[in-house]
Amino acid sequence: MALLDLLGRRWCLRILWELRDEPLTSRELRTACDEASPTVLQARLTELREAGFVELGEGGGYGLTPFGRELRETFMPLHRFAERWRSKSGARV
Amino acid sequence: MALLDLLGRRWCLRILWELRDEPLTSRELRTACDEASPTVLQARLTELREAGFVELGEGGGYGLTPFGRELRETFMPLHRFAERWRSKSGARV
DNA sequence: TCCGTTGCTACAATTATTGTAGCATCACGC
DNA sequence: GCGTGATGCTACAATAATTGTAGCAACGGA
Repeated sequence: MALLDLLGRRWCLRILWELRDEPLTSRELRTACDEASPTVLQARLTELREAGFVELGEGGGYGLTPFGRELRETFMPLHRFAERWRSKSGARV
Repeated sequence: MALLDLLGRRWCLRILWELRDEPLTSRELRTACDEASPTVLQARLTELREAGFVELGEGGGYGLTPFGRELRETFMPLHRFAERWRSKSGARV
């Protein structure tokens, strides 16, 4: 599962998640990601672009490729699970 | 999505993935995870146990909790996606 | 031209991860 | 009881990743 290796990098899942609805500029993405340092974000974005999940639109701003949208679909159940996890397991933070 | 923060730590997804079928001992898990250092694995296992996804069975060996199995179910589509990703996008490594 | 934005990078400080070695504990065979 | 091999887990230094801050060049209005 090389995919797990890519996704298991810091901010990687989060980036895909934040781009779920609409493209974001690098600055917006940074804001959405708790002000994570641009160094990592840029690194992750490059990796995600090379993987074909994210692209930089002509008008600027990062968005999901069709392939990235497929991946996002895979994650939606995770979202619903996260909700239950938070309430059920008295999750901290 | 605090869940993404937890899952987005190195080896975290991989660990959950490797435990998908049956419980593994810490040594087996290490082997399954490309000989990752026991330091990280132990750290991740502790986090995953605190989160309620993984537990240490009485007879030894780490396994998924019922809650962890739910999470695993969420991941199965990811597996199928990974297959297509590898072939489609000429993914490296 | 000046201002604000874009994507992106440099660099030092801090964390996390790696790799190797080893601990205490328990079960088994002898 | 005594070794043997397994278990979960930890120490520690070396290395790699991440953070935080500052700033770059390029483009688009006003």
